[in-house]
Amino acid sequence: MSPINKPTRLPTDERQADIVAAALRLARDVSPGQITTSDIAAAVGVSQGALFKHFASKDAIWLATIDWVQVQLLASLEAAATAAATPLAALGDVFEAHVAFVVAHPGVPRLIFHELQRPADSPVKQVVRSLMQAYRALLLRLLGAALLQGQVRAQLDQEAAATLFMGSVQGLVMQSMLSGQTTNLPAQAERVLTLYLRGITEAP
Amino acid sequence: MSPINKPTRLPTDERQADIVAAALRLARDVSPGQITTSDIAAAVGVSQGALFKHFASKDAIWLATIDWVQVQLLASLEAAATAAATPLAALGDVFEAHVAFVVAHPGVPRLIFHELQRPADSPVKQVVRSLMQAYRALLLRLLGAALLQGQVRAQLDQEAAATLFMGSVQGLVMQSMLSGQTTNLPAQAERVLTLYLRGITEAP
DNA sequence: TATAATGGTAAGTATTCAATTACTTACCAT
DNA sequence: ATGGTAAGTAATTGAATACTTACCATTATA
Repeated sequence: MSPINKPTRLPTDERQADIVAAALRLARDVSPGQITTSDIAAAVGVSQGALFKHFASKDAIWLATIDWVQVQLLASLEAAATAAATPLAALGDVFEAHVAFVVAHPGVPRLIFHELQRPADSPVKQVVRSLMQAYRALLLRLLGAALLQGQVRAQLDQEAAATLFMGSVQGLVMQSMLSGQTTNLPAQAERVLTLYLRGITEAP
Repeated sequence: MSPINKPTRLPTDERQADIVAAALRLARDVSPGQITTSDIAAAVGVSQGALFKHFASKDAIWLATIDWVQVQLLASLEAAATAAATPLAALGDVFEAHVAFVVAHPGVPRLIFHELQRPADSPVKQVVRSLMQAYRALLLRLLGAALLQGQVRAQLDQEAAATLFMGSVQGLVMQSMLSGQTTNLPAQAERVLTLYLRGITEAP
């Protein structure tokens, strides 16, 4: 009666994507540290041993997952930044894009918070670090452009502005992790963004 | 040659404090999830089994640890808040006190980031949540007072201002976790604080 | 169409680690 | 002195869990 044919067998690259998606999905509700290979396998719908046909180790799964996040998030942020009319508008759109990404992939904060705790030399943490650096570079680019166009104060501390920007999102995300839901995240985000922009723009 | 007599035997309350201190010390370098009871016991200087003379379970150790953090941090923030001359000065002092606390206890961010990931009903997470709520209440109190004294804009979105405040610290802490050192945290903090205050105060 | 490679399962193995157990030792009030 | 309690140790247990192995089925290709 089930017209859906069950394609139990998939080429490695597709299965890898499956596994990464399942891992990220699981991270919505549970800390990555608690997620076992059995959990991931069950979420994918294969046996536990099957995972190791596609990844050399559990760590390799998380590495691929954080890598996916990095690529997707940065692409999303870049898209938002370049589409905007002015640098200041771009900052706002990047903010929104980031929040939207978290809402669409609620496992991401858990994942990043978790991977942040690894030893400094861990490959996974390298990816997190490079993600943060690229993010910060993007912000500094926009802030610099805004400065040139006179959209922000001339004396603006751009480094601090970038830190505050990233912190604002972090604060919002942490609140949502405490409450356990992301429903009113976008609304909250807009209010915080308004306040942030007031801090960096020219006084009227 | 060592005149310090080693009191291998301690009353439970003192030993408990020892264990909590050791756990927090270990959390400076390693994620709490990776810290084993053997690690903690070794850091204290007792056998692994001895821990269970003083705590019913490993979780109870972390619960006591986060509880200690909550009490100490809130006391430190409250002290900073009440000592200041004006509400706005109080906000700045609270910011500084928080940063100073993190510098003094570098394991705290790791601990909180880790405990934040627990299931919602976990007792440990309850403590984290109550800590955050008390923190937020303190901020709203100061913001309200600042408003009454005309130190901030009358139209200020106080909820958003509180979120942004906590986010600012979070962002700073995350940066220091990525770099792995807290040396220039206070300097960075001051710059971010300046920017924050500009966002909430009356335009000149 | 035979065959090699690939993706799958089920049943292992080795290891780690929280918690327990059986026993010992220090402290302290009677 | 002495007996009870609190605090310690060393060894063990049992449950998880990452990874491996032996085997089977499907797919692709020569």
